Formats: sequence, C-alpha cells, structure tokens
Amino acid sequence: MGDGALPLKKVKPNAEKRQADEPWKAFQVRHRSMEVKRDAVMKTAAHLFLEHGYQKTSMSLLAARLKVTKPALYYYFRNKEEILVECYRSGIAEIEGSLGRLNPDAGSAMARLKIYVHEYATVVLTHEFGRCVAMIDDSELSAQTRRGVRNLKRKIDASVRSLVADGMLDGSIAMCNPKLVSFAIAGAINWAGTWYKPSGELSSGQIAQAFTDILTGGLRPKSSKTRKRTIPS
Amino acid sequence: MGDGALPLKKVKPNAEKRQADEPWKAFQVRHRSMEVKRDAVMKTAAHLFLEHGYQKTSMSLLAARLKVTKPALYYYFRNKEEILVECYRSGIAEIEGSLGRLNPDAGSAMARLKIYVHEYATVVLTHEFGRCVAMIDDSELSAQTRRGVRNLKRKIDASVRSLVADGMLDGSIAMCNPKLVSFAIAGAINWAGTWYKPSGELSSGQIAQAFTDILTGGLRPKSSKTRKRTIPS
DNA sequence: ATCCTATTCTACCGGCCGTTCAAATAGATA
DNA sequence: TATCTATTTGAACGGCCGGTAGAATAGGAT
Repeated sequence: MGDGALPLKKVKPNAEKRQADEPWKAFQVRHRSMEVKRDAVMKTAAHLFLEHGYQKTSMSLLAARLKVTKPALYYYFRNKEEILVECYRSGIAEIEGSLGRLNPDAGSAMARLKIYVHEYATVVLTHEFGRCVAMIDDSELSAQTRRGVRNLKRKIDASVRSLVADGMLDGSIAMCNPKLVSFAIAGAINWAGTWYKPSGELSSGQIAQAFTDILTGGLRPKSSKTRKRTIPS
Repeated sequence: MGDGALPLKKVKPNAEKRQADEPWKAFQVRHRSMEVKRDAVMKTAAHLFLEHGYQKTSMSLLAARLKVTKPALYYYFRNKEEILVECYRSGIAEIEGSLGRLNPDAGSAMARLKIYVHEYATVVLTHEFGRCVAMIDDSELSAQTRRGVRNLKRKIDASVRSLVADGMLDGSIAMCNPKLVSFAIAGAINWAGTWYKPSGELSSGQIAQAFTDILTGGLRPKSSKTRKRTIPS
C-alpha cells in the first residue's frame, strides 16, 4: 500500500503483471493502448461498485483510485453508465462461455446442469465482472440500456431452462418447472456473491460444490429409468 | 388516479380502510395519532424503496406521494435512514413470527423446515416490509445502524441453521452444511423478490410451493427413513 | 529542436440531495 | 370566541454529484 512517489516514465518489463493487481499503473504511462486503460477503469470500477454499490461510487472516487482526474475517465467512457454496462457485458460473456463449453453429447442433462451450476457459482464468487452481473441491480441503468442487458441475461436463463427441460426428457431430472428451477439456482448463487468473502472460512470451491448439491439434489427423479440402484419405496 | 381537489376536512367513517390502499389519506387530517402517520410513511416509503431503490428514492418524492411537504416527514422520523430501519424491523418481526409459530413438538425438523420455507417465501413475496428485508441492501445504512439490523437478521439465520441441524439429528435431513443450506434458501427466495410481480403468471403461492420443493428436495436423506443415529464415524 | 496530436488537467456548471429552522396554521380546548 | 399547541410549511443551507469546455502537456515523429 506504500504509495510513494514514482517518477517513472518508462514501464518495467513486468508491468503487465503488476497491472493485474494495481490497475492504476496502466495510467502511469501516457501512451498506452485504449483497451488496456479501459480494462483498468472497468476493473477498478467493478471493485468499487461491488464494495459500495453503483450509486454511491462516484466518478471522483474512481478517478482517485486510478490516480487520475475525473475528466480523464470521460476520455475512455462516455459516462458512468457505460462503465457499468461494459462490466456487465464482460461478466455475461464469461458465464455464456461456461454454458457454451458444455458438450451436449457428454453425459445426461443433469450431469451438464451440475457442471454449469458449479461453474456459475465459481464465476460469481471469484470473477469481478461475474459478480457485477450477479450483484448489481440493473435498474440502475437507463431504460434502453437496461433492455439490452436484460436480453443478454435472458439468454443465459433460457439456456439453463432448456437444460432442465432436456433433463426431464432424458429422465435425469424430475418433473418440475424449469423457469422456477433456473431462478432458484440463479438466486441462491447470486446471493452468495453478497456474503462470500475470499478471506472467509469457506472457499469458493466448497461453496460451489455445496450449492451444486443442494440445488440439484432436489431435482433427482424419485424413481426413473436412469436410476442407479435407488431405494425401493 | 384522479387526484381532484378534495376540500374535505373530516374523514369519512371508512377512512381506516381506505388508508390501507392510499396511505397519504392519513395526512388529510391534522390531528391523528403519530403511529398511524408513521405507518403511512413507512408503507409508502417501502413501496418506493422497492420500486426505485433506496438511494434513488428522494425524501421529496416520498413527501409528494404522501401529499405533504418534505419537512413534515422530519416531524415523524429523524432522517431517511430511520424510515428504512423501521421497515426492516417490521419485516424482520414478521419473519420471526413465522419462525416462532413453528411448533417444535409437531413433526420432524424437515417438516418444520418446509413450513418455514413456504412462509418465508410468502412473506418476502407479498409483504412489503418483508420484501424490504430481502431486497434492500443494508449497506445503505450507517455502520452502527447496520450492525443492529444485521444482528436481527443473524438471529433468523441461526434459527434456520438449528432447524437444519435438528433435522440431521432426527434423521429427516441428510448430512449437509447448515450454514450453506440456510444461505441457499435465503438467497433463492430473496432473489425471487426481485423478479416476482403480483400481476405475473405465477402466484406467490405457486412460487412458494415450488421453491419449498426445490430447496428442501435436495435435503432428503438418501437412504432409510427416520433413524435416530448420529454421524456414522 | 520543432511540431503535432493524443492525452490529461484546471476550473467550473447546473441540479438535486438530505436536512434545518423560523414562521404559519389548524383544530382541540376552554 | 379566544387561546394554545401540535402539525405543517416556505425558504434556504451546504455539499456532492455527473458531466463539460478549454487550456496545458507529454511524448512520438520528423
């Protein structure tokens, strides 16, 4: 945390790595690609948004954290809202990635659902932009921007629902309302984002596993063709 | 709706009932018990908080909805925060009521847990103050007030955990981490508060039932009925 | 050394916020 | 009717916000 004066003009070779932990260093050098600095802004903003909430995070504070002045931010983003939207986009892309990686040919739908729930929890607990998707209410956004973001979220929801529906067809998941199942999963995990602390006694992996069990355990068919040695009632 | 000029000075006999739907009528008459007007403020505030968020709900807007001017509110509450805190208190009391009504002598812990989950969902979906507890982030509060509110919430959480622990003892609930179960339940249901619309296709009762099934289904012991055995070493 | 332009800064705007206080008012009381 | 007090109001406060205009500057290119 020692923020001693650094009169450096040239970046050191390991600056790229440093930037991961101290995003403001991206601004130490004047000429650097737009993308790098946008990333630095987003990353810092995400942390502040998650810590204090979107509304209570002022552009001045964000600028201060990046060791720049406020107007500099407006060189990289049109306004505060755009920063949040980009955080959302990034987080949603991450989650969609998890969904896309599920191989439809491998295992039952239930097996795939379990993998997804586990991955979703991991992203929401450990990935800053994933956390934004889970925790920051999109009602902070203007009407039309919100519509865009919600469409993206809806796509994820739709994928999960169809996963559940598939499971009901292949017998790996009990009869249920896929919409409500999808919401229950999203809710329980998103909520975990609000209380999980990396320094806490439970690791993100433990939480992801436990939630996978709790949330998919209730979906086991009570008796079905794909059972492996179930108890005769 | 039609807010025509109402030069009434006296309330009509059915005013008490009307006030339920139109809280501002509590302020139509100057001399009325403090409690009635405080309730009116809280009720209206809760609706606004839930609709626009706490931060974005201004005291001016709240006053306007109650057809009073801003300073009048400060006659009934010290500040904005106190209004939110009272909403919390009321909601938490409602939830604690549900927990208190569970008869420890009747049925298994699992049966009681199911009842509680159902009731919690109902409160969070239908009761305005319950919704506040579920939806409004208490980080909006000042540090010391927040501590008080969190203590109250923790009591609820502790009750649910011990309910789950009881279930593991009486064999009605499978081995699990009570803390995570409690969080999963709270999360899934609190989240429902964010998307549930009374006018939607799903009734609060349907949602409460489905969530009870999904969330407690995964807790069924995998083998055997009620066995009084403790943890098999 | 000079220029050029991408980047950052200084200084400021209008607006809304929560809150306060003294003055006005309504309505119960006598 | 006149009085007294619980309620309500008008007017204003300091403060911080998101955002902008335009000047300053750094640093690569020549």
